[in-house]
Amino acid sequence: MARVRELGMEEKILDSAFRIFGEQGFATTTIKDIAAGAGISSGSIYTYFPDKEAVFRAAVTRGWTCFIDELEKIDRRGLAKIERSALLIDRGFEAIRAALPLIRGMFFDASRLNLIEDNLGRVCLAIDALLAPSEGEEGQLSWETLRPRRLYITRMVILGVLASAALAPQPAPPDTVDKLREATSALLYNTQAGAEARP
Amino acid sequence: MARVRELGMEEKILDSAFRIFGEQGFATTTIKDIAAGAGISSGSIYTYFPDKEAVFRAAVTRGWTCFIDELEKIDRRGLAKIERSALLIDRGFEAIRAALPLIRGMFFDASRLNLIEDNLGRVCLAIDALLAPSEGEEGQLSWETLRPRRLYITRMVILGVLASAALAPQPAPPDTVDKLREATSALLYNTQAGAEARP
Amino acid sequence: MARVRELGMEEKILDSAFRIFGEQGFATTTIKDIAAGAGISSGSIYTYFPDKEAVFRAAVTRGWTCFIDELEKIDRRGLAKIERSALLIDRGFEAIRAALPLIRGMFFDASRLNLIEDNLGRVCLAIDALLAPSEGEEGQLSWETLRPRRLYITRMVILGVLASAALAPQPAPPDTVDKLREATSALLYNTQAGAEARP
Amino acid sequence: MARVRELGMEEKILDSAFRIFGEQGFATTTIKDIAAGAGISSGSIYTYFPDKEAVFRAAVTRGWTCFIDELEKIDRRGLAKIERSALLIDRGFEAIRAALPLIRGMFFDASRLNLIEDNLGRVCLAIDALLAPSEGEEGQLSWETLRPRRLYITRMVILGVLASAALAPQPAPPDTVDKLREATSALLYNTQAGAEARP
DNA sequence: GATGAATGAGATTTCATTCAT
DNA sequence: AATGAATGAAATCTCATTCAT
Repeated sequence: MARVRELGMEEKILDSAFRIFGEQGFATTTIKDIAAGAGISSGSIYTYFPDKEAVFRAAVTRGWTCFIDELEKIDRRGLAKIERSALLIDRGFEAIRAALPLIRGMFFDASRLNLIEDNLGRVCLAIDALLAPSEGEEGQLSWETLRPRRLYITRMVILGVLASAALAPQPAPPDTVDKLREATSALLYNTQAGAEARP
Repeated sequence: MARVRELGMEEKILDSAFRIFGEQGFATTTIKDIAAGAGISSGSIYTYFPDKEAVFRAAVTRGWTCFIDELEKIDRRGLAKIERSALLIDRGFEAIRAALPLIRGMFFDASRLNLIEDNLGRVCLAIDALLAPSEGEEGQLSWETLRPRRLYITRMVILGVLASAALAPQPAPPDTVDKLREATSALLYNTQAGAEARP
Repeated sequence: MARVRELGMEEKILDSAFRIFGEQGFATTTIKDIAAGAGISSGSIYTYFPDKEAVFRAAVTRGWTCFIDELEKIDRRGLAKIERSALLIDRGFEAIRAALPLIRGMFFDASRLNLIEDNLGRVCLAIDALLAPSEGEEGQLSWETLRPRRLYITRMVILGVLASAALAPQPAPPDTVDKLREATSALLYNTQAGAEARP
Repeated sequence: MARVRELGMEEKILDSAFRIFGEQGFATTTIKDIAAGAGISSGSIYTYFPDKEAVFRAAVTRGWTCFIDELEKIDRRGLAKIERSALLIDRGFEAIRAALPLIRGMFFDASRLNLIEDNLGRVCLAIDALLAPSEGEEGQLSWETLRPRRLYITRMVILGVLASAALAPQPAPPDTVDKLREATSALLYNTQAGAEARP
């Protein structure tokens, strides 16, 4: 077994920041909150980051990166089409589950700091790749009929999912992500049969 | 008689608040900013509102109310089905155009103050009514096939639209709303024909 | 019967000021409070007084003047010595009863504005005259033995009475002044007989 | 190790607060004044106290505590009666001398915050014990003839002394306390002999 | 004269950041 | 490198005073 990598201080700070920014937003979160969450003193934050905004940027970026990595990992599996899409949606929403805290505090503040567009673009591409029919498959997914605006629509759907997650009641009920997943499936498969066939 | 409490003053303040909260969010916006935007002194805000949060609540509420009013006005027209749905989408997105500034600053802060769920619910109902096929019409809209989860999906789509609007680059290009409208149409009509036939 | 003099506005303001400054002190009382108590608008205060401090000065001064007038009125009666002193103490404490509200808010604030020394001096003289034995009477009151420091002690006793009144629980129980009167009598007569003989 | 929380800082703040609240009262004193008086920045006050009222409470309480400690220390000496009482009065008024600044700012504000009754009660008991004749001594002090109302009268006399001190001209002449002491002696001993025999 | 909306200086309090230890 | 006390800029909110009506 590989020894679990001792989390460096930077990681600890980002874990704390990710959680607390997610709960409270940028302005409401204090450096002291983050330091306490990381088990260090507030002054020590400045050994690792130049200022509060840098902590926020790093936390948001790490959140997106984890999310995207997860999506890209999924992409590499070769499976039968219909199973694949079901699996992929499962995995995608697992990634969302982990990112939920960030989402709450991220939309507005992160957008003002231009921390969304790039990452969102990468996610769209990853998801588009996931959902596009692979070669030789005929398109039962309504998705493929949307090609010309596909990326734009993907973005809108992703944002709908993320915003729905962000606006879930606090604390989020355990089935929050499950319901989102089902609704998304239904929207995308868009047939009664398809809607019922989701796991 | 005393200096008359200017009738438009409350409106002026809310206009200013709507715009600046939309641009900067709750915490970043200062009372002085809002006062300056309304052309009055900071102390005067407190003639009309008891505190900063009350200004925010009023601005958010007014934004949602305008939006919902617009949707409900649309609902009253009797038109042929396909024209009606096109018209309704047009009008709905016009309302979004007006509400855009609010949307930027609203997600996180408004959600923490519980200013979203109720209004969002009303919007969902209004939109659901708009998009549901009227009696005697056969359902070409994929919408009706989604019935069991319809409201949940409506909510997700609306949030997708609003979040997309909120995260548009600042200042928003003039065709922002048009593109959103098209994408939404395509997602909802969800047929190749339909996707291409949108105005 | 003389028609009751219609209280002028100035009087109304001072009544209100007397009461509210007495309850809350100078800094905590607002011009709006006083105006509301007088049934007028805050701006109108400035028709009668140049600023808040002037209202306070006038209220304090009027309070002292009423008090001293009352004491001097008492002084004019010719009565047998022992009855006279009992009566005088009664009347003196009636005057205190009316002035109670002012006393609460007056010590510190009024002292900073030098509104006490002069008035207190006049009260001391009036009380000293009241309590001094009239000619031909031998001094049973211990008072007369104190002559060299009489005024200073008078001042101290008066301040003791006023401070005791000021620090009574709020709202003052109805027997507050009665108890003060008894205690004062006992202190001044200073004999067991005397202490028990008070009404 | 961090910059060490200076041990004397709380004391410095309370010294400053004691003096300035004493001079200016609660409302007129600003946190900045106190900070400047303590030689620190205004924000640092909040390292040691949660808010302005807490500083005031602490300053008032410390003032009373010093005063009462002084009185109780006195109590422990065993001396001949007449010397003892003279000594005790001397010491009592020394304690007052140190507490003078507080007294000025304390009456109204401290009374509103209920910071007087308890402490005053303790002082009354201490003084009552001091002045009551010890066993085997016959009561030459008029004091003992006042027994039924003794505590109430003690309270009134103490307040008379404190108020007289509080209303002394600012800055207080050096013999302020001496004169008070003499007057108090005269009032309490209340005999010509006694009145003249005071040191 | 009366009104009360408008003004803006000033108070308390917070907190990102610095820096002595 | 870590600490957390100290700093001081900035924000909200109050309220004495002015002045248009």
